Amino acid sequence: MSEPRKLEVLRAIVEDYVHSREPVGSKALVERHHLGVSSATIRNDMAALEDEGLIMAPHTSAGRIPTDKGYRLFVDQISAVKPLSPAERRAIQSLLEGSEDLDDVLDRTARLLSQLTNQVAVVQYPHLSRAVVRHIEFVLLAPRKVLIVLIADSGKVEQRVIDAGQELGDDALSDLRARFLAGVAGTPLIMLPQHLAAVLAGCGPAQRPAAVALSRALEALAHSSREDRMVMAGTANLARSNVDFPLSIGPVLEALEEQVVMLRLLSDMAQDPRGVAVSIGRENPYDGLAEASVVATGYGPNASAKVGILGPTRMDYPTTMAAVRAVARYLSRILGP
Amino acid sequence: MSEPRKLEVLRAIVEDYVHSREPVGSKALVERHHLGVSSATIRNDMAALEDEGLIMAPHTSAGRIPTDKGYRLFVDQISAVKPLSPAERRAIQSLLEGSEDLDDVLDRTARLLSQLTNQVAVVQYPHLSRAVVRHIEFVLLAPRKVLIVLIADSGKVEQRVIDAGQELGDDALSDLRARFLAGVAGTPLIMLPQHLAAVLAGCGPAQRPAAVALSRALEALAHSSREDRMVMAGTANLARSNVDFPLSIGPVLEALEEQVVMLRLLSDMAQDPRGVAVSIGRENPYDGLAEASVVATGYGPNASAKVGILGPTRMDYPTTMAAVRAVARYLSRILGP
DNA sequence: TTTAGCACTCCACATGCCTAAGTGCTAACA
DNA sequence: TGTTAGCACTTAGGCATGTGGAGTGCTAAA
Repeated sequence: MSEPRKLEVLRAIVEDYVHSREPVGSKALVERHHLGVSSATIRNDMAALEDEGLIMAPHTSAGRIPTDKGYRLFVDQISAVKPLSPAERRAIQSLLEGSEDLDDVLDRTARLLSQLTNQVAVVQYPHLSRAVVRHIEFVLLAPRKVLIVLIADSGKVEQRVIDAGQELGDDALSDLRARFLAGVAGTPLIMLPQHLAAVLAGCGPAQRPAAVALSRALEALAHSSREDRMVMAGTANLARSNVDFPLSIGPVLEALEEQVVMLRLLSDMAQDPRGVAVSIGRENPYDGLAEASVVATGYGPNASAKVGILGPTRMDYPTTMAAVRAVARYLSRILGP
Repeated sequence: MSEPRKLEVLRAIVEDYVHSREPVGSKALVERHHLGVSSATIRNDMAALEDEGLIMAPHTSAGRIPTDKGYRLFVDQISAVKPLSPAERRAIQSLLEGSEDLDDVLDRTARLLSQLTNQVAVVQYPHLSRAVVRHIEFVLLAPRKVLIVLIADSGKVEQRVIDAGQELGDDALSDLRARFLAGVAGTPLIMLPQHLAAVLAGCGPAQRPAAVALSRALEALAHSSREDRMVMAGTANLARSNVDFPLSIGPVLEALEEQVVMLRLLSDMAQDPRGVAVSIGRENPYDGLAEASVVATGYGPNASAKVGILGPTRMDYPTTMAAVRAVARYLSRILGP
């Protein structure tokens, strides 16, 4: 029994199953692929693959389907990333070109990726770490309520309303604004805490509570804020493939809505050497995604923010991986300097 | 055959069907509700109701289910809006109190409403019309690319990146900023166009192209921008009730993702005198929602922006309407002055 | 106008049967 | 030792058939 042929058989099973949605038997296999041996031989190979836990039979006399482990092996060793079709390249280019602000770019990206892959697309908001503070603005909404706006040169705008901790007049707030602005304009967001401390030190005790509150809020804005949000598109694709999620797509939708879960999942995925990370079925830490796979990769500076798709374990990995990778590249280019 | 009893029968059918998910027959009806007459009498009433198109039988020997028209009559004339339970009131109050910026408020609102009703919740971004310009900011991203930020005193922040139409230095942009700021600060957003025209008139020809571009962008920001976005939560509730959407929830998800469709739908819904609008089944202009109902109402100034839920036609209208109305009220209060 | 009774209809479910697909095993073969 | 052919065996799934129950419409009587 030859090892290379066994892998070839696994590959054929994965490809056929992805294509037909039905367990694939030994006879069909030798017909569709010219493997040069008889079905009996294939049966032996299949038995071996089953012993290794790479494929399984839903019931006694059905064909075989790949297990999570089988998909993993397929993704890691057998499959070659398919190049995108020219039409797809064009679609990527044209759809992302006309966009305006960041929200718009991410929104379009998600839609595009979901169309390209026929799966659910998710795009995390990019990280700010390298950006520089361009401007800050305080707006008095009520005697104690202040709207804080932080503008970074990356084109990113963050805002929050806070309780100032003390009554403030317009004048006092203007003064604070001037101080803060002078102290932090041009500062990289990572360095913000230090500069804020300096500003704080220079404040008189009368404004102390407000200054502290503002400082904290700014720090929070710069640090986390929007990085823990994401954009989503193509959930309807889940329903279309209700054959793929026999139980129910409910748990999957729940996972998608719990952005915390998804973001955690995305950042925990180890980066694959080929640039695209894949998490298959029960490899996912979340139970609701036991029959789903996630294909994701980083984009932007440090590839720190993630873009990816979620679909049934039975998906066309090579094509999907190619699409995710290509979209991430375009996205990096557009958001880049 | 008494007219009041017929309505009573319709009400009983709607309530039982909503509760049990199964066609309701004459015998079960007289058992569950003490109507004081026999099942045969009820059968006569039912036949009449069916003639009027208010109920229908899925097949010859099944019970009856309400038609869209039946639900409509139920909602308009029979049902009384149920008061919320104290626990629900508390949930609304506590969940919305801790929130910070607008995005956060809307996000929480959607989640809350979806939990309260077990349906999909949608919340449109509020309109700006009454708000006043608090501040504007121009940030030079590249020689011709300018990030524009518009801050309104409602706590709303809008942003966009535009092509300035000419090369600009930092100084030139600062100058423009000062001019614009002086010209429009404190202006209600509705009045913005007039004030912008005045600013434009005062600009020298050298900055003309950029000034025009900026003016246009500001106007656009103030006018439409985010009002055509919405927040959504609870899509997983669709899957849970997959019994309710026998065909597939695909079309429904599609409609939800096409925000344009949903927003159009929401704004087209006539305001009910009781303060909550309901659109039932095929009354919806969108085919994918033929088996869905939308319950929505306005909030904020003029009740111009909408908040509502989407669910199967077979839903508990009284309770749902109460929840939507209550949430809208709280929302108005929080966003109000 | 309401009621009781009855024949009728149709769905849902269970049963049994049959076929197609596919397997595992054994024995022969190169 | 690896490959092949053949065969008995297993199972899902389609199909026809039968049955019980729920619910209706109609008629005639109260």
